[in-house]
Amino acid sequence: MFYLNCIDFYTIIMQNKIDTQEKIVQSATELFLEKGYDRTSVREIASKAKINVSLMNYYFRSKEILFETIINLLIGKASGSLKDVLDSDLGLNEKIRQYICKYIDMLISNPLLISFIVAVLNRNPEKLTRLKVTDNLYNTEIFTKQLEEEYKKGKIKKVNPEQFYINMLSLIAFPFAFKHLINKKNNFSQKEFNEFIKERKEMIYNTLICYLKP
Amino acid sequence: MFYLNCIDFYTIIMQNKIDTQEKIVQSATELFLEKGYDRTSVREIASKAKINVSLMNYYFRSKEILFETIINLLIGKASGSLKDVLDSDLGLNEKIRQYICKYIDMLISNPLLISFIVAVLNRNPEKLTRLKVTDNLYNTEIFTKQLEEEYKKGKIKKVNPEQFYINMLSLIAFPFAFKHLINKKNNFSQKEFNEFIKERKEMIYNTLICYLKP
DNA sequence: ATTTAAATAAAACATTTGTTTAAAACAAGT
DNA sequence: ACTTGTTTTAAACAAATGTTTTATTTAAAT
Repeated sequence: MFYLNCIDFYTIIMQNKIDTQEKIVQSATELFLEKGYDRTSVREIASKAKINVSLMNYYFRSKEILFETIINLLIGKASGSLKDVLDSDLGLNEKIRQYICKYIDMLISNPLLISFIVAVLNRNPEKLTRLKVTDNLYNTEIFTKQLEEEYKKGKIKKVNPEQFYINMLSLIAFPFAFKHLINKKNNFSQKEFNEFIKERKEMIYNTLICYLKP
Repeated sequence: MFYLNCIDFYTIIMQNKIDTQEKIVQSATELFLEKGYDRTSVREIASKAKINVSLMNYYFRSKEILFETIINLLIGKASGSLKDVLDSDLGLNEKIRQYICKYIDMLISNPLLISFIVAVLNRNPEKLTRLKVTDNLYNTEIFTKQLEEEYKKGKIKKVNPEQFYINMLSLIAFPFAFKHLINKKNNFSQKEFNEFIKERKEMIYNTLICYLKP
C-alpha cells in the first residue's frame, strides 16, 4: 500500500503536531506529580519528552502556564465522575457507599494526586481555588440538602453537613498523603498498601453510617 | 549599676552567639513552613534573620542540614506530648478524647505543620521516615494492645487497630491540609476556620466511639 | 519552483541558586 | 602588646534556572 488518501496524510501530519504537545504534557505531568513544580526543570521535561527545550515555550508560553494546564487536566479527569455521584439522586446510604468506593478506586489509580493537590494548595492557594474544576473537588450543595431532608424525615441524626462531608473526605484521602509513613511503619509493599486501602472502603462506610444513626 | 559580674558578662556574650544561630533557625523555620524548602533561598533566610549569607553555612554546614535540623525541632516539639497520651494508661474512651483534643489544639497552634509534613514526606520520604522523632508521629504499639484487650473484654467491636488509628489521624489532621479549600468554599476567616475545627473535637470523638460500640 | 508559515533546533541571555574563599573584626588568654 | 581562635563580612564561584533570539528545517499553498 503506497498510497495514502488525504485524510490519512493529514492525520499523520497532525499526529506529529499533537504528538509533541501531547508528549510535553505527558512527561511534565509525570514529573510534576512525582517531584512537584519546583524540583522539575523545563530541561528535564524536554529531555523526558525527547524534544528541544524551547518547544516547551513554543507550545505553552511558560512553565507556569504548562503547570496550570496540567493541574486542570489532572483534577478534571479525576474529579468529574465523583461529583456526578455526589449530586445524583441515589439514596443517602447508597450514595455514600458509591462515593467512597469510586473515590478510593480513583486514588488507587492516581496515588500521587492527593499530595499533589495539597502541595498546590499550599504553594498557591489562589491558583487552585479559582479554578472551575476545583468545584468538583469540594462542593456539597446538593449533598447538604439531602442530609437535611433525611434528618427532617427522622432517618438520621442531626448533623453539620459540612463537617460530615469533611469527615468522609478525610477518611478517604488522608491515608494517601501519609502513604510513605504508613508503608514504612507497617513494612507495606505497594500492593499491600493498596490492600490496606481497599479494606478501608467498608470501614469508612460503617464509620460514617454508624454516626448518622438517630 | 555599672558593673557586671563574670556570669552576666558571659551570658551576654553567649547570648550573641546563640542569638545568631537561634535567629537563623527561627527565620528559616518560618520560611520553610510558609513556602517550603525549595522556594526558600538562603539569602532570604539571611535577610530575614538580618545576618550575612555565609553565616548560614558557618553554623549549619548546608541548607539541607539546616532543613533537617528544623524538621527535627518542629516534629519533636509538636509530637512528644501526643505520644505520651497515646501510650498512657488512660481508659480507652478518655484516651481517645484527650488525644483528639490535644492534637487539634496543637495543630491550631501550628496550622502549617501538617502540610509541611506531607510535603517533606513526598519530597524525601527517607528523610522523614528515618528520624527517631517520626516515631512520635505514628506509633501505635501500645494503643493497638489496648484495643485488642478491650475487645477481649467484650467492651468494643473487633476492629483493625491500624485502620482505626489512621481513621483518627485522618479526621484530626486532614482538614488542616485542605484548609485553603475549606476556607474559600465556606468564606471562612482564620478565626472561623479555627471554630470549625474546634467543633470537630466532639464530632470526631463521637464518630470513633460510635464505631467501636459492640 | 517559489513562497509562506509553522515547527524544530542550537545558542545565548540574564538571574538566581547554594557554597566557598579570603579578609576583616572581635574577644580572650598569655 | 601579641597571639590565638572565633565570629562576621564582602566578594567571587560555578552550576542551574526559565526564557528569548536566531537560524534551520519542514510541509503546504501558490
